[in-house]
Amino acid sequence: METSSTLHIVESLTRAIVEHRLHPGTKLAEQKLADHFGVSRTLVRQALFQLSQNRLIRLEPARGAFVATPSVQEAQQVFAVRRMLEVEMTRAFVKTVTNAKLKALREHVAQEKLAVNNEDVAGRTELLGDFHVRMAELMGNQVLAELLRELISRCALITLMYQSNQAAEHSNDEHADIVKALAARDEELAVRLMNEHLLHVEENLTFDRKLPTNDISMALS
Amino acid sequence: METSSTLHIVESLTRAIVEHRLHPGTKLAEQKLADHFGVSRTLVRQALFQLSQNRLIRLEPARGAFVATPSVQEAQQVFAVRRMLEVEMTRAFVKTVTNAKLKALREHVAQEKLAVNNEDVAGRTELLGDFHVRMAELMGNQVLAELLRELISRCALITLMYQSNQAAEHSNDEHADIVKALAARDEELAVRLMNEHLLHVEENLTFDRKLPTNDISMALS
DNA sequence: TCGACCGAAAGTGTATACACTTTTTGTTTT
DNA sequence: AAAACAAAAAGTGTATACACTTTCGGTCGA
Repeated sequence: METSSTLHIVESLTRAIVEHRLHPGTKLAEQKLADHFGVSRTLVRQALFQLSQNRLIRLEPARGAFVATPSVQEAQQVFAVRRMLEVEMTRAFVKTVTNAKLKALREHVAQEKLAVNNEDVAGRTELLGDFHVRMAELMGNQVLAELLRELISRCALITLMYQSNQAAEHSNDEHADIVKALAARDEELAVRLMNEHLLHVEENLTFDRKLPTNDISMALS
Repeated sequence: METSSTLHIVESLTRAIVEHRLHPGTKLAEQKLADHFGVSRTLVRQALFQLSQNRLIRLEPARGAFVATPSVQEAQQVFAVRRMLEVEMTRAFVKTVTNAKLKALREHVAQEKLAVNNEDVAGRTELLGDFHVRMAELMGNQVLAELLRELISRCALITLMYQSNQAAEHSNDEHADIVKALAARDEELAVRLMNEHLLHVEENLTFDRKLPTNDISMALS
């Protein structure tokens, strides 16, 4: 099961949604997607179902699939969960920190900086999110990493792409500060910085409602 | 999409797996399930896909679906995540506690006690898990509640059903103690109790490997 | 002019058909 | 008797067919 075709569709649509080439509310008709990807509706439906589990689209019975339009409340709840997880993750990270782990994080932050400076919006969105996933992976907790990835992609739908250049730079700086606190083995500082960082990102939520795009092929090409 | 048929199949299989009527490793052949539920393979495949997202089954390409056999390591990672989430959840709960919320929790604990005393194994498993979901719901964070439900059902596959009568009673007592600490608005005590409670549950993990069941109809009836 | 109704078009939901892969089983060979 | 092979059986992966629902456009009636 789960051949590479559906995976390709899922990834392609995920990128399009997260990067806001497909706006919230846009109808995703099965046959149109099937034509675009050159497969049958069967595989499209599998992909749509998977995306609905990731909360990136909403499936309405007998009406079809629509790009999700998360409510402000939901976004805040997602961020509340992230703070719970990541504050404790940071605490645990300090306790098991090694030079190799710090090196990996520093390299990641450097990559972020590059993307931010180049105003590579899609790239920086992904990298800024991946910082948090990377921390979980370095702790060796794959379950946590997957969970965070899911939550972050859910956030991205609302926030990260609307992030201004300035806000992105700010996030990058905060990541660097967190790494410094981790390097100093200063648990309380690291925890505080992580918590504040997530609050800052949340503050920058923009709830502009763009109009749905009706030309799917255009958005995906 | 997502008619009630697939939902029924998912729930039926979930119960069978969590209650260990279907043992880890058991092959779930699509046509056999389709015959049993009186539907086509299409709906069975949808259900199996959903179950694989919940980590209750494993899908192997061209080989089919098997009841999941989570590793010890994965179980420990799931519990680590639960501790992160629930410690912080407890902290936040104390800060927004009301008499109505306490009443709801006390009533839940009373229900647990009933199931434990009656040695209603399936019922107590569900109720003992739901205590944690209930807390999240009472805090008004639906995202957190859903996430916890998912993590707990993943744990149930490994641990809760193997729980001895004694361990179940112990869990129930600990829930009662946590509620008392919440009622006293004693944040540190509540947090400590929750953390210890989850560690106790984790300690009781039993990793017996039962033999796969080959008669699906028997297990589901 | 506006709203209700009707029919066609488009779209979703489920079943089935068929190609291809894996598994099983029976036979042959050493 | 055990290993290797071959053909058949069983099972999965994808496409397609068809029934049913929703949507849309136009017409009729008030």
